[in-house]
Amino acid sequence: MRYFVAVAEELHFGRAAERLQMAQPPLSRAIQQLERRLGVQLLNRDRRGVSLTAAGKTFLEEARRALDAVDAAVRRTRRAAMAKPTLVLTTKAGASHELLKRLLDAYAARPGAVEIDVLLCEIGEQRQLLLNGRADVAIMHAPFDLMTGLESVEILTEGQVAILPASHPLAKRSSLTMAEVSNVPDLPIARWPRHDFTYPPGPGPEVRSQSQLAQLVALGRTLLVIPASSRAWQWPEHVAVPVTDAPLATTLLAWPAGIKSPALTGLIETAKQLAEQFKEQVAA
Amino acid sequence: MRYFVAVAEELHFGRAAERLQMAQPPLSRAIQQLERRLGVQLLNRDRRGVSLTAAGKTFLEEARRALDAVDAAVRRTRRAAMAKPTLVLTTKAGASHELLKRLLDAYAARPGAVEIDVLLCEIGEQRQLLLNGRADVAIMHAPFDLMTGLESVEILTEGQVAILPASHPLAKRSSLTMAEVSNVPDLPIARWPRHDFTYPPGPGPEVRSQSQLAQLVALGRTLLVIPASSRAWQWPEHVAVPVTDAPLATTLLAWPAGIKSPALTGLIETAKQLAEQFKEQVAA
DNA sequence: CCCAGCTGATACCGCAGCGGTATCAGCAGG
DNA sequence: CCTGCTGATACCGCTGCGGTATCAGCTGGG
Repeated sequence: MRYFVAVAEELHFGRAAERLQMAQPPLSRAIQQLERRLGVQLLNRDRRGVSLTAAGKTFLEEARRALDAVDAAVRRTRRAAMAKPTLVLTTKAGASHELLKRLLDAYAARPGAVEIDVLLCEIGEQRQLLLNGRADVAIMHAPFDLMTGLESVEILTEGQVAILPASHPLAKRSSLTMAEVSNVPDLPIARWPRHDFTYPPGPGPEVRSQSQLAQLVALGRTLLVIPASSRAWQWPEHVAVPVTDAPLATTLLAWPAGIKSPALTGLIETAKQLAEQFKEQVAA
Repeated sequence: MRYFVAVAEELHFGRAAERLQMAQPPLSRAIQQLERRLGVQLLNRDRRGVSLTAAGKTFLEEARRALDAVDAAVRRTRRAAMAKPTLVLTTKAGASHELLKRLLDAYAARPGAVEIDVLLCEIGEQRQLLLNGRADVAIMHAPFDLMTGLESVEILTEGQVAILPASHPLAKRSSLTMAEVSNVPDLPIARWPRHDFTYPPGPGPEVRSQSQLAQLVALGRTLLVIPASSRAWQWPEHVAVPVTDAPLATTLLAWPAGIKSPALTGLIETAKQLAEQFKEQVAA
């Protein structure tokens, strides 16, 4: 399966073999054998390269899932065997600083709380980290993150703010609308890489991380719209302005469906209590 | 992993080896090697048998998940390669006859509908069938079925009825309460097997299938409480009486999280339309 | 038109690793 | 103390994986 995923991603036996640190002929044979055992043609070998059949596309998805499950099994078992149980929490670097701190503090105060390692990641990586067992639990944002295969509890629902360069005229406004922040000619929305690491076309700068984005805003090159609680990482050159009609953003605590350690149950409980506190704050 | 799951389930190397159709010594070595590679002790070998460590319990769960994922990959790929695409729908034998028929008829009327194979199963098996790729989609019942790792749409929410032997005094009533149907001395609730095939203690008869249960009701040995739409399989000797304070039962169309074939999308769409129809019926 | 260069496939080889049989070692019960 | 049960160890043979060398089909350039 690992071999097939490599070939399907590279669409080239030679490069795939290189990535797998092996020679090309055994790789070719392994894939042939896989196709024979499945009784299914996965690849079209035309002159000039390789392409996936419909069944191949299915198998690529499924194989990724299965490999993740095996990885997760190994990692979770190793971690379960450690003398000191710990919980790995992953969150987008820089997002929801205040909220994360409150969650961690409240959890640490519980009797029987275990140590929590925080694993910072880039946008959109949390789901992958949960599914392959590198993390136990994540802070994510609906409706922006894909929650498929995860369970979650809501912590906080809130409006969004636009983060603008302080020098820009829009930064002086007390509120904005989506129509006003979309299509600002001198502040085009940044472009994030797709799954295959290529970028969609468009006028905005190409970015790979939050910190790049933060710097580009400070330089007056772009703007962004994020949940209000995520603006902890504002720079001095940044100004946050509420966007009144932006979709509501919900911060969630999420974990892989069906994984329930006692430590995780405690953290979920804490998150629910925190959610109650936030709701009361809003009501008051 | 297959080896470990066998040993963990049997808690006995000899029997596990037999189940795996191999000799005991290579199995012992394979497990040792697995433990060495993981760097984790999975089993306690006491004199007199084997028991799981905490890490072993984790690995058992995770290994089952991973093996399911591999199975699912193989099966789904094989089915994706078939000339005629089909959808396998699984449902508890005898449940929601009328509703199933309406769903299938409505779907078949759609343009581009594919053939749907119906795979009947026993209570609680649907989740497993979805996760290991034997089925694509299931009809399930909240809050009775475990939905972890599945996505779903609601089709119908309804009250529950008690299925009673016609000869029993309670059968003459026009409605009942949970208090009245729990603890009827001569109609004790049937007991279903646990995951390890043992039965919980109690006075009720042991059953393994809906049809056994149906017969036991007809014989005047037990009663059961089920969603109103599931009573299609009533026998002549059965009487259905509404239970006014039973929890509402929701019939759902469910599929493995993250699996989305075009055919499945069509069926989900059909289910949503059907749900609308039911809602209107209730409103009228 | 032919050849260089790219692709993936085939031929053959050597060794690692798996599963087999035979046997051992610890322990419980008669 | 011996028997019978457990899982572990010793040793062996073969399957199968990955390696190198080479082939075969197609493409594009001179």
